[in-house]
Amino acid sequence: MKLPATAPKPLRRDARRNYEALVTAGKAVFAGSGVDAPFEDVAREAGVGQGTLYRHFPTRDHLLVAILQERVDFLDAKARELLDAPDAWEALSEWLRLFDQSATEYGGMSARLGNSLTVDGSPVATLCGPMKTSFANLFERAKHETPLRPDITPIPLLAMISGLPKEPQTGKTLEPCLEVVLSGLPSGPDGREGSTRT
Amino acid sequence: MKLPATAPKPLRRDARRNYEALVTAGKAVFAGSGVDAPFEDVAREAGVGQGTLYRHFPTRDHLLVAILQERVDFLDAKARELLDAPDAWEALSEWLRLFDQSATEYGGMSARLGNSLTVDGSPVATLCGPMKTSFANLFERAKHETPLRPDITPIPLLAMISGLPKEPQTGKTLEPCLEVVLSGLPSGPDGREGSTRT
DNA sequence: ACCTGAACACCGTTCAAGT
DNA sequence: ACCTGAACACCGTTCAAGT
Repeated sequence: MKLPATAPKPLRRDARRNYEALVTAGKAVFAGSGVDAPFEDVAREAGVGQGTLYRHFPTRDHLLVAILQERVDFLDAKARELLDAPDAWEALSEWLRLFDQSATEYGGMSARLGNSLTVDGSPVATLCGPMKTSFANLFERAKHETPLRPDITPIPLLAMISGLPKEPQTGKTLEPCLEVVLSGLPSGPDGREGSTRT
Repeated sequence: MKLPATAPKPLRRDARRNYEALVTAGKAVFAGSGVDAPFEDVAREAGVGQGTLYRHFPTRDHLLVAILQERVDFLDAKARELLDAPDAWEALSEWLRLFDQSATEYGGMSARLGNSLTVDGSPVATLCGPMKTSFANLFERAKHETPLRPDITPIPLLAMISGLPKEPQTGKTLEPCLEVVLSGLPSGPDGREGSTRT
């Protein structure tokens, strides 16, 4: 079930070499200049023509899928694994922390991932489909054990975490913000359940 | 202290007319197509040449300042006013709700505003300076009355709210997400203060 | 002084010619 | 089949010529 991160279709030897060079170059360029770096830079870094880049990855999103593949697969597996963890709430927050850390290697990736989670149809959205389902299960189990705010649902929660502010230097999420979200999830057993409207 | 939303410098009659047409056009275009709409559209909508647009607003950020001016002034005044409100926590959450609603008329404005809050030097950052100070006061007062998580600070909190996910249709923030943040702010008096690390 | 719109530059995307 | 790189298109920015 866990495929290596290579091209999906059988490819001529040189084409496969280019495909892999492009994914590697994409990781390098996006890590260095963020996910909005000039697409041409990726081709140059990989040492191929622009046409070759577009042949393999018709849109930026397609390249991002190849780059995120492994990590998303990992998160999906982890979510299913944590369904058996003794403490459902702990399992949920552990997974959310992993999720948060997953997109922070590339500047701007997190925000982009957040969008893809809420909109359907894009290649990244398709990639994340199984992971979203697995996470929803983990979320529901936690909700059953620890009462969570009734109005919050799994996907907006992930989008919310994706949009948390980052340290300019490291690109990592500001820890306290993530903590605020986590501690805001349970419906307050002490009566403080998020001030009323008006 | 409250100036009308006109050009900062004395201007020739036609120049002033153009300035105001550009701000109006900017609001219309950004409301319709989001704050990343082609800059040229703004000039066309205002019925002026591109050079005129760039003369008045050397960067997109400068135009956004003119557009946000009134609203930011309002938020600043409101923050100072709420310092006298009887319930400091209520005052804080009321202001945060207003803040959240302020950038949702223009697609993408909220995210952009969030960035400007954390980075210094940009025109929008300068615009927001006084408001940030006024809000910090409101925040500190609330913290004194209701113990808040000790690690969360005013500016990241604003950045966090700016980055909350939006309904694709209306552009408004998903209510439940804002509620999660608000209810996550107080440091849990019941011992649940956001799970520990590791 | 200020305005206009053509010119320039940059980058995303396509495609004719090559292997 | 796949690759290359020049060509095209789009849009942000500048600037020479006009009022």
